[in-house]
Amino acid sequence: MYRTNTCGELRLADAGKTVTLAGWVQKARKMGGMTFVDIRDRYGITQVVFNIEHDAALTEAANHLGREFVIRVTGKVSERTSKNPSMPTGDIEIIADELEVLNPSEVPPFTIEDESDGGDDLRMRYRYLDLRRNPVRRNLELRHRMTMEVRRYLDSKGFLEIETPMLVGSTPEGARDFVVPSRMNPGQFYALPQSPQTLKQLLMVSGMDRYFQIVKCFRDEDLRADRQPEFTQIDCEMSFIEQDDVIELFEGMAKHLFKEIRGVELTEPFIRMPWADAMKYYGSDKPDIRFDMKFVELMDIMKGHGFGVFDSAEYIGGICAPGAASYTRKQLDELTDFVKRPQIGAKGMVYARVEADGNVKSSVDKFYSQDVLRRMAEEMNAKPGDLILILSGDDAMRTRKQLCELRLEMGRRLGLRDKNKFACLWVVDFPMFEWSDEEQRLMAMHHPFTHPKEEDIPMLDTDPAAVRADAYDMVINGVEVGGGSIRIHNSELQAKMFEILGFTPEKAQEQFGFLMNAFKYGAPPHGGLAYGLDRWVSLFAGLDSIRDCIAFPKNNSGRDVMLDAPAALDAKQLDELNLVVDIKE
RNA sequence: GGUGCGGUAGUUCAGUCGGUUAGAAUGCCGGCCUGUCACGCCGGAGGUCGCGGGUUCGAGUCCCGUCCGCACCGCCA
Repeated sequence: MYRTNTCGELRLADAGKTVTLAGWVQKARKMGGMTFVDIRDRYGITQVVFNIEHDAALTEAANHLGREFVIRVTGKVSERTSKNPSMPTGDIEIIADELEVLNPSEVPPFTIEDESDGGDDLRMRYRYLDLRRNPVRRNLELRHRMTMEVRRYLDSKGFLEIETPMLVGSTPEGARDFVVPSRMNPGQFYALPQSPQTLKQLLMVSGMDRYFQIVKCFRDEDLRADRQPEFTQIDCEMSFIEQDDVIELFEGMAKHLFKEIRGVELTEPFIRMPWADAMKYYGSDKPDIRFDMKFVELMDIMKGHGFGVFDSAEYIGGICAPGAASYTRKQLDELTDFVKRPQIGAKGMVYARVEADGNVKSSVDKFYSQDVLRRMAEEMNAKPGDLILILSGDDAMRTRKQLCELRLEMGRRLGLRDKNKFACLWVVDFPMFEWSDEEQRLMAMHHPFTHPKEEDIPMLDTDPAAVRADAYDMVINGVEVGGGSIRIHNSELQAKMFEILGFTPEKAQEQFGFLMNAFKYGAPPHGGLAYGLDRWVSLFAGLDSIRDCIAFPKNNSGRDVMLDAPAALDAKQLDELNLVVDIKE
């Protein structure tokens, strides 16, 4: 037997046993006549003690161990004279009788400890060392437990896990595709799937009824802390269902995960917020509702009193920050600077404090009577001690987005965005289309296979921009953790959608003919959803970036700094693929 | 494509108004140490200040360019 135990499992009850452990040297502490060596594996750390009186040669050998050497130690488990209550194995130690260096190690470029001294770049370059650290390893363990629970839940609901191909055809709609040249088909390319969307719909046509897959998806777009070019979705599709069925089943899955993984019992149904309300009250399609601070529109009260900025505004809206009336001038200036940052783009900010006597003291007192200000405060449901922050602008949607950023910043400053608190909701009734300035046409907001709301279908001809979709997103703490829709299962309606999206019938046939043809052979009504696994794991782990729950992530520029990929191909390979590289200046 | 911040010892960082030999902590190496567990004590080695150019008597410090990293905007059906 290579080892009898792991480095995390021995306890006082094991005292007296002779054991063999194998692992990495965490640290050696030389005391002169004796040397303590902490040996580490995935399961924990166990202290090994070498004593010159017990075995002088062995102790000498132990004195030459370096960090991260791989060793095997045999010895007797014994109770420690001075215990270490901070470690699970802290009651015992191994009195070494044998020591074998299985592999020496160079000095690692950063310390393999919970609080490493390594920076992000270095840790990514030596990711295999970074993964030895507890915090990162724990994230991967959490990820494993979550995928196991997902499989358990979906299996219990009758879902089949079916794999779909990674080499598929490119689709122009949506994100940019990663493409793969085909050697056997010169000049032709596969694309890596942005999602298995159309394939899972075909599985519904096939009668698979309930499908899921924990699957890599690929999008060639710029990265963010919460966005990687390859990421994992829990992709699901069901037949013979309505929107409520899908929402109920996957809300159940969310609750299952909360219970099994976080030990949180969510009993109430999740709020279902129409997209229009989310935009009106939070300025976002993924509102963080851990705290209230809803927008209140103030056009009627604040417009037309001689304050030029407001008088010319198309939107005036405020939020009420509870208990923040004590904010100093400096803090208010910081907030003003915050909203004026180029990424946010507000011109300025108006504030008003509600004082103890109910008087309202604002930055625009000279334009407004106390009466108007009090009415404003009342409209906002502001209490003495509260701070009101108001933004205005000539583009209502843009101003709401600015106010959204301000709201989130205030929530952060007031400590209302607790990582251990979870607020879940569904955002429903998304618009079917949104206008693209770049393309000068309507684009599908979700995707072109989304079913319009039944009652809005007549408007497809008259006012397509007003048509709502049977589409839904799950949002937790302001993070979009998943989304889906009821799909079109009728080839005529699907053809109409392509028409509205500006596809010629020929183009639609060329790109999506396979799907519309399939729909001619008895497609069941169907719909589904995809959860973003990386986001779920980082939410549960309290991470700021999804990178730390991915074993080998890409950096900000989409590079794998450990593998040094992507990289150029050599001439022979290019030739075989019939490719010529022509880099533009 | 754009904006902001950063790049100095193996590592994490400090470095004042442009001025003497570029520092600290940690890690590393050597020595001492028999109950440590952030061991302790003594000593030592370790620098292309990302790279290129410019201003200046003089640049880690100022300017321009460039590369790299991070965050964000655009983008992400």
